[in-house]
Amino acid sequence: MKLDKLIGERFKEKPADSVIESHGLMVRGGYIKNVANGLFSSFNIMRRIANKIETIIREEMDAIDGQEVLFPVVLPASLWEESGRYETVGRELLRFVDRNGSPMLLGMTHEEAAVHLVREYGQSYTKYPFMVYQLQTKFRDEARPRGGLIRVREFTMKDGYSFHTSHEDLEEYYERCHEAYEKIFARAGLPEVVSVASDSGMMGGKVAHEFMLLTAIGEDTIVTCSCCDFRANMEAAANIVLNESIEPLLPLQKIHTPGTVTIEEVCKHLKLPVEKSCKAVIYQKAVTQEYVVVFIRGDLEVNETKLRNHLKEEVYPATLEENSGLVAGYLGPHKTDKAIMLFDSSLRGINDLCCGANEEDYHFTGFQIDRDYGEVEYYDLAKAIPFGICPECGNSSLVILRGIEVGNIFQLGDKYTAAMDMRYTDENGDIKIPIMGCYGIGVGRLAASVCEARRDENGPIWPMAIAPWQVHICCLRADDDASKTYADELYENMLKNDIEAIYDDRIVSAGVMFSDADLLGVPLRVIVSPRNMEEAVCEITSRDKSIEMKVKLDEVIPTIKNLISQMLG
RNA sequence: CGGGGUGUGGCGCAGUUGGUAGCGUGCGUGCUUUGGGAGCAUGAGGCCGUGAGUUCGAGUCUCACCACUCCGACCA
Repeated sequence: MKLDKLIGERFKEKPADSVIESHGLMVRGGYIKNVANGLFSSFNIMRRIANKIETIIREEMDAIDGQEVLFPVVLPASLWEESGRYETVGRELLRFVDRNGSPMLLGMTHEEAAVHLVREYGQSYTKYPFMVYQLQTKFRDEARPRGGLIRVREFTMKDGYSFHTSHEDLEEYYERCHEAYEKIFARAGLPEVVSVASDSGMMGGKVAHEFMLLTAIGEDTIVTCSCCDFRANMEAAANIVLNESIEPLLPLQKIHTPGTVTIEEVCKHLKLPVEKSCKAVIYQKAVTQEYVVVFIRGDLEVNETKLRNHLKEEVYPATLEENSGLVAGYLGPHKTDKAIMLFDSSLRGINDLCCGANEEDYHFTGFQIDRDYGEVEYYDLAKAIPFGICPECGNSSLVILRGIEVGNIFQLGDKYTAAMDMRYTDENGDIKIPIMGCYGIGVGRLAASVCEARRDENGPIWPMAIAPWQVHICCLRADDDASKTYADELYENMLKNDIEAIYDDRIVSAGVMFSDADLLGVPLRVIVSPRNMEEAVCEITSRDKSIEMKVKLDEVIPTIKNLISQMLG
């Protein structure tokens, strides 16, 4: 490919609406163009990257006995009625009618289609296990697309569905798939992607993992432990705690001996400067008689109407017994040793509850205490509490991180196969319901994640395995005959040697040429110029600047070949 | 779904008390340049988001709508 024939413009300035770097760089570099909210077209550069990622995914899925198939984007509503999801899934499922008035939908996930495809095939236990996967467009009418390709409404996804005759078999295969995913992310240049236990959400099933690229711009919150291997997303961590009633996870109880919470400590917990006085305003619910303690900056007032609306229950200022330890609206030292403060994340809209002037100054949160200061009832885990207690190792060592979810795997169980009447006959002649796993990777999101993690201020630094081209030939001074002649020849030779090269022979200044090359992020660069021609050399550099060498003209091709194979690992 | 913001050449922006639009960049052409986004000259390119209203007159004021966007909620 010659650069001056490459369709798509490169820009000096990033678009005004880009918030994260990968989005800005991919627009500036001519990778993608916004069409509408959450909808993008891809230029050739983007397609080349996506194609390479898809190839890696195919190879690893085939290696664990997957078979590529293809489901339709448009599905009849009747298929989703079989599983019950036509009714239960919200407006992110785009529903419409065809010319005959039949209700249809755009596939946002394909469990139903997968069961539909294989339920005749899978009538005998001898066929199991098996897995089908596809790489195809999904449409989800997201309420809020964001971050360029990180969260879009239409995207390409690899989704795979496995079918098994026992949970043991599913678990075994699930583990193989987990390993395949690790290989995929490592090959795509993100070996640091970690898997975390996750909640299965609308998918149903029990065990699930999300594969996360840890980054500050991530939209998912992950709970990890600095002492052991515990990793979970926020929802799963909450469930673990709720199910097991691990008392030490309550944040304030751990940080302090029960009954000794001070105003300073509350301020610290709420990340408020201590000098800004913090008060605890105490309400009591009319029906359940539970106390609700709202911590609020001292100079603000609680908006009681909003509090009522939020709790969906009448509240009134609490009348406290004298020895309750909650004195005069301030949370002072406790006198009852049974009292336990709870972070109540069910009050998550609480920033709306206060009234005052400066919106960003509102930091407070709610705690809920049961009436008797005895047995604890609470809504949720102590979310977003650094140094909370790890449910695995028990140390006060939880760390809260942000991440981008680049893939996920679920042990679905028989939710879909049972609902859709898929059956097989086992070796004893009994009729059984197969169980399923499902496995997804977002291709565009993965590409954007690599861009986010592998870049500098001038552009992306693509790993060799997914780079749009392997080598970028810059012919400085293409108006110089010797340089141009050699560069033309070099380009032809690369093509003959199956080296993927993009060739820039435009007559432009070096600055323009290098800036464009940086935006394309091709891992290896060969610089041909009059200055180099005098020495009978080319410069070979890597995009990440780890390689800078001068190579004799007749050694360029072998050197490049060698470097490519090294960089492919 | 709740709360903000913004809509003006391809991109980034300015536009004062209302008087039919300007800057940077990019694009075309010519000459000069050429190792990190060159210089001069010249040219093209705009229904100022849409629709009503106020006014002699609206990019500017009023109202409604639409689109995009940010924060939050939600999110196989």
